[in-house]
Amino acid sequence: MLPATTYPIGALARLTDTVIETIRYYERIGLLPSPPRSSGNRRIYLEAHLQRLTFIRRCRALGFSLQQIRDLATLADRNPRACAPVARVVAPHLSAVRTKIADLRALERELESLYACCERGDRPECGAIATLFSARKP
Amino acid sequence: MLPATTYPIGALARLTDTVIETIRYYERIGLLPSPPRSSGNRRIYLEAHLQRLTFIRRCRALGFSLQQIRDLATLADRNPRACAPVARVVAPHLSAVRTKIADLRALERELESLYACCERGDRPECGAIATLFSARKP
DNA sequence: CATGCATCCTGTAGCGACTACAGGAGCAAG
DNA sequence: CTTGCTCCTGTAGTCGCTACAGGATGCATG
Repeated sequence: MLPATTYPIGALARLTDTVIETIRYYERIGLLPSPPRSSGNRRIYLEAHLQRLTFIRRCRALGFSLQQIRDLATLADRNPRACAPVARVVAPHLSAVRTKIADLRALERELESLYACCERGDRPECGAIATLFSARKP
Repeated sequence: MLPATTYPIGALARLTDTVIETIRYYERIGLLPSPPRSSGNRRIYLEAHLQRLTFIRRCRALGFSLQQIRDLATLADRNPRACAPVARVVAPHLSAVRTKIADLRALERELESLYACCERGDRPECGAIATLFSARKP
């Protein structure tokens, strides 16, 4: 038997582009399994931990919440890896992202007009400030 | 002299579409000035408070942070209300919003392909899960 | 005038997802 | 043996609220 590849926490951090504190945080909340420890009480990560953390960070980069990642990880751990349950996590997230894009675009337009009103020269009163003070009930 | 219009906190909350706790929170952090109190220790808001809170909520709806709002409020309180300093707060925020839109669009595309890979039928292994496990260093 | 209920008060703790210390222990190289 | 890096635990801070608990006040009705 070859000895398995292991990583101290710093190496894992570099490999996954994560700060050490975040790795410990994931362990504390039970998202990343607790690794074995060395005689000096240091964490010894195995290949499986690297894979799991990669998965977590990839999902985070896609904007999934830690709870969604927990769900996805449970699905990923189960055999057979059916697609339908995965889709049930991904689909709502995708539509949430689309909603957020639409919201931000509306925001962008409002900020543009706010900004434009500032650029239109040196009036005594800033129009942007006036705009911000005007109430608008939806 | 006419007596000035006053509002208890609940009325202010309704008028500005804010929950009471949030109003007290804004006061606690010094964003909304502490109003005078009644004999029974209740907050008595004046027109100026209504205006300030409207301003705050409007800015929040535009995605400004409380610190940015603090800055904007300081500018708004100063005379003359010059446009340039306002623009100096608005412009970076606008570009931050644009960046976020671009990020989310990239995200949307990734999620679409993730989702598509789930819809392509019932393979034994979920392609989406496999995708999520694959590392990608930028 | 008493009752009941709505509104208000303070203070504290919780949320999500980290991040930033303090204060110490382990370990490898020179 | 000392220097300097990595690692350890534990706690508290971030942002912008939100949700209580446990009480006081105010107003309308009977």
